[in-house]
Amino acid sequence: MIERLDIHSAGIPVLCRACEARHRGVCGALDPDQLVALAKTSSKHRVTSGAELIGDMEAVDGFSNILSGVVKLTKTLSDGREQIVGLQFAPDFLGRPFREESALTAQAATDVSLCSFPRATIEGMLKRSPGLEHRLLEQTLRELDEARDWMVTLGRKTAGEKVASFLMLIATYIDPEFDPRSGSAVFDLPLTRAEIADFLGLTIETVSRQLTKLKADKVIEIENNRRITVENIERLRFRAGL
Amino acid sequence: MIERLDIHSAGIPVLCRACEARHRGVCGALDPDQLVALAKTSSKHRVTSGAELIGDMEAVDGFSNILSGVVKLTKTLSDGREQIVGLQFAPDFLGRPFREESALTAQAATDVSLCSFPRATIEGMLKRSPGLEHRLLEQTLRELDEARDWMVTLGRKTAGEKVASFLMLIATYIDPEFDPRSGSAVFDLPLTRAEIADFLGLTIETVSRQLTKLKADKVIEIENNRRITVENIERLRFRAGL
DNA sequence: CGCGGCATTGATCCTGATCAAGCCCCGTGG
DNA sequence: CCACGGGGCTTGATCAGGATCAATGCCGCG
Repeated sequence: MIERLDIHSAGIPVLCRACEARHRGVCGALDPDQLVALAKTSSKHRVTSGAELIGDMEAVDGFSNILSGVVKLTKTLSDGREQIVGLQFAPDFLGRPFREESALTAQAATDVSLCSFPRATIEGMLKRSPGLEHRLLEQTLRELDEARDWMVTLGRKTAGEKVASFLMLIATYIDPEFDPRSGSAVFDLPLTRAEIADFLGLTIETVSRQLTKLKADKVIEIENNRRITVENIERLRFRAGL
Repeated sequence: MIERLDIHSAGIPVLCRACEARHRGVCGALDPDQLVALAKTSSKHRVTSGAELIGDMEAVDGFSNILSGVVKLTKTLSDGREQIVGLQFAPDFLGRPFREESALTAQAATDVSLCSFPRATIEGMLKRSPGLEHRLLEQTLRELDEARDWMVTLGRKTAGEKVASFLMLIATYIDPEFDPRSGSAVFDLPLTRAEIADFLGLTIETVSRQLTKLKADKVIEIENNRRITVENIERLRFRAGL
């Protein structure tokens, strides 16, 4: 394949060619010139599970696109109680323009690869490129919807429904070939039991019990504590409280 | 006062002159010409407590600025369990561009006055005026922060902390002369006990018991079931789990 | 006066938290 | 090869915070 003849790649930085963020993510709002400018100051890198991306220790300053992996956003009460307030998957945009992050920590839940840019680059582009801001608004609206859905789960669902809801959520984001009508899904949990508990407002023991109950009821299978198989997604959805 | 000489009002529609949304709300992003265009198709009106603004019954199509009053956003599970996922106060913007509202209902919690525009007007202006979209992004980011704060409350706080957190929230939004350092606040609850329960993921009885406990502990006073006086805000903040 | 909508209060129940072993899987070092 | 240890997970026993069920109180209003 001769790159210079490929109209779709014309003028697009090598760094960005295969990047999902260019299609579904915020970079989709940029024209080739802007991509080139952005690519000059951007860098790909990987971090391992547990690394802190935003928070007290600013491991990664500025902003990033998530290229792969799962990032968890947590809030901590002064006495140590924790709540995960969001999960981000590729190609989500990570970082908050126009505002110092509130008391929020972003941590890699799995190994994660990122494409990062300095704060100034993005903020400059936001000013000049309304399309970029529009994408950001769309992502923010989506996150707001997700946060509100989760508020219902936290406030009004039982432990069993919470765990089932969590599995539904992961299935839709993670299963490589998830097809809602296929009726089944297989995926690896990106979180430990303790993290799931922090996401659901439960304890580790309750999460464990509910998972074994789902297994006992043949709604899911569990391999190696991590790999989940859902035979019939509809049964799981039902257990999630619809 | 001779209006035409007032430079700040020059060319500004009468409808908008005194409107708070023009300062702190989304309309602040518009220049006088745009305000005029918007005012042509906008209309002020009031609705009474309980009216449904967005949802199955679209009482108000399009978008609105809240001029006064409190609007609650609720989600309902298929079996009837309800969760309030947000409260909106003047001069918040109400309505969701670029997307059919998810399964979300907006209802007047108190009597509310609104300034409404048809959907097409706003969407057109959003396309042409990046400043407007920027304001919208800012409000959305703020709502996202609030939603995430509330997730911590729902997932990790005790009933007592939840009720105290709710009072803190209302105090900061409602008390006409709330000053964080004054140390005290007086306000009317905009929600019934049942609504507070739906906001906090509790039952009506638990809300009632926690309120009487706060009263017994001299953290608050209650008049007429509605009017709350907080002598010492710091003590309340402490009860909210910091 | 009596009714209906909210709110408080009390008694009891039950879901999920807490406390406490013990297991499984793996990596490490003897 | 096995012993050891530790992290993550499961399982069991008990406890307790809120839910649920039920009665009663408080007002405003027709």
